[in-house]
Amino acid sequence: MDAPGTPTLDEVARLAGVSRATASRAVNGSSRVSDRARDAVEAAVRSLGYVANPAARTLATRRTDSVAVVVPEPDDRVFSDPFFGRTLTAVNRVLAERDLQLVLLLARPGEEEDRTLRYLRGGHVDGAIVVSHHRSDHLAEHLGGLGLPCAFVGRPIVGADRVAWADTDNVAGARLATELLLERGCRRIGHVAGPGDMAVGQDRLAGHLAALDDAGLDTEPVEHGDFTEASGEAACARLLTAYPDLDGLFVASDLMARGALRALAAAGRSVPDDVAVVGYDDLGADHCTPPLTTVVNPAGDLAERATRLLLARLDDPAAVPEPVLLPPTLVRRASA
Amino acid sequence: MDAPGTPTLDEVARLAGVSRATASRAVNGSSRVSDRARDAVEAAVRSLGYVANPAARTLATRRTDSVAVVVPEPDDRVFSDPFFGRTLTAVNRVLAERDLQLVLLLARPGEEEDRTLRYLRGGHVDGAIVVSHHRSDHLAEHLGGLGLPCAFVGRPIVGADRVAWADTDNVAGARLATELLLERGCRRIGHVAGPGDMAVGQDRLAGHLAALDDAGLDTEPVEHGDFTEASGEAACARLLTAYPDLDGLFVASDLMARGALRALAAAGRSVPDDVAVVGYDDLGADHCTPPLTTVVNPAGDLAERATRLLLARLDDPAAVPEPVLLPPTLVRRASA
DNA sequence: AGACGGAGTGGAAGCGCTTCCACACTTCGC
DNA sequence: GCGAAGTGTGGAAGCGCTTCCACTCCGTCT
Repeated sequence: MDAPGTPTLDEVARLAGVSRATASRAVNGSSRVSDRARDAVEAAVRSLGYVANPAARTLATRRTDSVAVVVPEPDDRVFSDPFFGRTLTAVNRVLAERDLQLVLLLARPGEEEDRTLRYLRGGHVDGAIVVSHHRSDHLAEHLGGLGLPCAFVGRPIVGADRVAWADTDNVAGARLATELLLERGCRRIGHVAGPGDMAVGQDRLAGHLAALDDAGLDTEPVEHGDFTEASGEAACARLLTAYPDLDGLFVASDLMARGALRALAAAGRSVPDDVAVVGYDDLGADHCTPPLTTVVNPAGDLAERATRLLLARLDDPAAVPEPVLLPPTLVRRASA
Repeated sequence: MDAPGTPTLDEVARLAGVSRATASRAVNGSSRVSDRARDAVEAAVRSLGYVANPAARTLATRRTDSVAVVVPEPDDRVFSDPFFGRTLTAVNRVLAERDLQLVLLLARPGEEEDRTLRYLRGGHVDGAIVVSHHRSDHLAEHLGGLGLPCAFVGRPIVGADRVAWADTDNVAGARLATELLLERGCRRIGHVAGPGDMAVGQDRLAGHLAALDDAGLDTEPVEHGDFTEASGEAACARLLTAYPDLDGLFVASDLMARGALRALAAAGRSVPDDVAVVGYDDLGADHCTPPLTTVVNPAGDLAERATRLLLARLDDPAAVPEPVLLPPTLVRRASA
């Protein structure tokens, strides 16, 4: 809703003594404008406090200059997750470079999903970034069919070959973690895995199993958690009961690892001497006791890369999306 | 950006055998349309998959059907704060009732602030909700001058008399907390206060002091923290040193209270027998040891109320904004 | 000197929608 | 039976912007 007396381009043009066409060109920094005209227009803009009407501009250009960030499952857990905040700030930062606006779409699956899809179809935004923090619903498929440029933060669990995405190589990262435990001489290595319906959960488990397989060790000791501290504690306790000779533990997230450390302490095992522990994410890992050796999961980087993928598609819609897969980094601290 | 073959209202009208005017009325649910025409239009809409072009609609109606949520200080801390997530989901829920879209504006003070103000001035949104989680910058003043309907979640520290806002009565809440300690028989009551430049910090301190004043007790024992756990621990430790006879403690947030509990444990004081403790927020208070008696700070409610205030202003821009001040609730647990 | 190309400009046609207004057609009260 | 009121409808005028196109000046090249 404009304020009552919002100045239009017409008034700017009149004040500057040029036509509306020239005023428009000057405002948009087109080259085909004389210095004299440009200066006059700029002065008029300043004196009138002119701001272009975005709706009119969008109608004429078919660009909205805004990008949606779609969060499929906006429960409280998503928001309290530090990943989310870092993702949002990173996306926002990159979009700001191009003066693009971030529109947040909280899409609770079900009734809300329709609304979201309608919004995306409706031409409100030029593109979408999907934070597929959890399982990616059917969003990847739907968006693909929509013809709307989009990019995923984190590899979508289905349709990954048809949309752009950025992720860290979770398989390689998990492999790194487990191989560190092997190097230390661990021979009975357990894994507290994430949910099986999330790409990160699957990949980290796969990397872990591959490393054990290569070493010819038993791949049995695996328990699943749901990325909460409590679930990590419980899963670790189950592992200790089933495999009392456990001497190494790879946990699929630092938060769960924190729970696992508590379970180990409760069981009287010392870390890393009795059981060496490696986490994942590098999220508060240095505040654990003992400080956690872990694999870095750079949320901000990922979000930035995904956003740049989207920008590239906006620049050239025909370009084939090339996924970004960042190599993992291991941070050694005291726990392994 | 529309997909290439996006159907327009013209095509719908043609297919339905009516004029564009009638089609528009039918689509917008106007009353002055015959059943026959309405059915025909609806059928055409369905068969064409018509979605109204929002830019054209905005241009014609001067409504954008979207509302900005302005977050003045989007550092990681804000996002990891559970308040933020609850606020956002509550706002989104209420907006969804009216089919309004949420546009998130992350406004790092400084360079970004201009951009934000320009955006708000530019007619991109019908109104704004400001999450004045921290000190409220100059936003209240600027927005007031802009003529853009807005509402604040949490009383703005300046300009509170000129904009709509919703908050809990932090003064009364703090009073409730301290009076509980008085009832228990505490006679040397300390306070770990929040930052002095935030309304919540000021108000909770004021309520506390008023209660002590009424009881004729010493109001001296006050230390400030910054709402982090560590600052609460340090502030409590300082209080214990300065006032070894402390027997009651009101802490301005549960997170700081958690730190205070740790300081008390370290000092060998038992809670609540040696020192009774009351927190504020009811945020993870039941997971402390001992479970924390605290004052509820209903973030979701607040956000909902603020959003409804904004909706009311959108309906009737002339209406005088009446602030909402929710009464506080005390939750008794084991710590006091 | 005349033809040519490029730079700068303005006129005007849209972009897709809403809504005012005028009109035709019913229905009602007297 | 006739004017008044009410109901649906279509024509057309915008909303404020961008951009194609045509046009006028220039300086430059044969």
